Amino acid sequence: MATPQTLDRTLTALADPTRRAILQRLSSGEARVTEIAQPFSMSLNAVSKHILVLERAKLVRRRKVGRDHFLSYRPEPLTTAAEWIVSTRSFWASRLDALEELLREEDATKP
Amino acid sequence: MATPQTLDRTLTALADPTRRAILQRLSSGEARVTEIAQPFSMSLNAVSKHILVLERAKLVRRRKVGRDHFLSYRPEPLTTAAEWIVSTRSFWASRLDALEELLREEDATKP
DNA sequence: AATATATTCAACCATTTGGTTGAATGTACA
DNA sequence: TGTACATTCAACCAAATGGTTGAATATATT
Repeated sequence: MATPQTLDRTLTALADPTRRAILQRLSSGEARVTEIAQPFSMSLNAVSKHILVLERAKLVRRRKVGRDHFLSYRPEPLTTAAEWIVSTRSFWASRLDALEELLREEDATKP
Repeated sequence: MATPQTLDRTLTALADPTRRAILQRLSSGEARVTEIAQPFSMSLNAVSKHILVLERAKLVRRRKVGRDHFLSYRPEPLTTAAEWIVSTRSFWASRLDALEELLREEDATKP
């Protein structure tokens, strides 16, 4: 439904390099909190907080197995964000072709 | 080139409802600062600051004519943002079709 | 039972953010 | 020239953000 709140949460979550890195890590598969935190030069707690932000934005889902929390990437909200971009493009028409082409290219190289 | 900094500025700029509203306003054509500020229930100064954020993100361009500053929408950075989304999708493949279709629909209804 | 591991909760702190008001700057106009 | 208008600059403020450390909770292992 793309409520402004949803869009807010999505874009706010994406507007941080640490959180984008976490998403990129998760885009290649599930991981536990500690595993996600490992490459970062900040405390585990800090990463835990970032994960909460991503979870609130529904970009990440948590599956608890015993003491381990497995996080996975949920890309659905990105579609909402894309919808906003499209709805705002207007005289952006010329750029649209480029985006469509880009999407198609990616589709070809990553089957 | 999609430096992380560029992406940061773009997404940070988009992560505020006032700024998204300003962009939407501008997507239907140029406007002066006062015109842009008029519908908002905040001070002109506050809106002026938001415009600066959008300008820093290169989502808005300023053309000065006498005492008037005309702002226009520059959608290029959105392409960078879209690139990031695409590069992170990975097992998002199924959603991609939906996005492509969406783009095509929009293209049909808004010639 | 005792200990180690995985994670969050809570309190705290510095910086950023989004807003305010009042003054300054530059341009248009009578 | 004087005055109105368009905009930014500067100082300030409250709340949010992104980080820290230390304690709490829950599960696993010995």
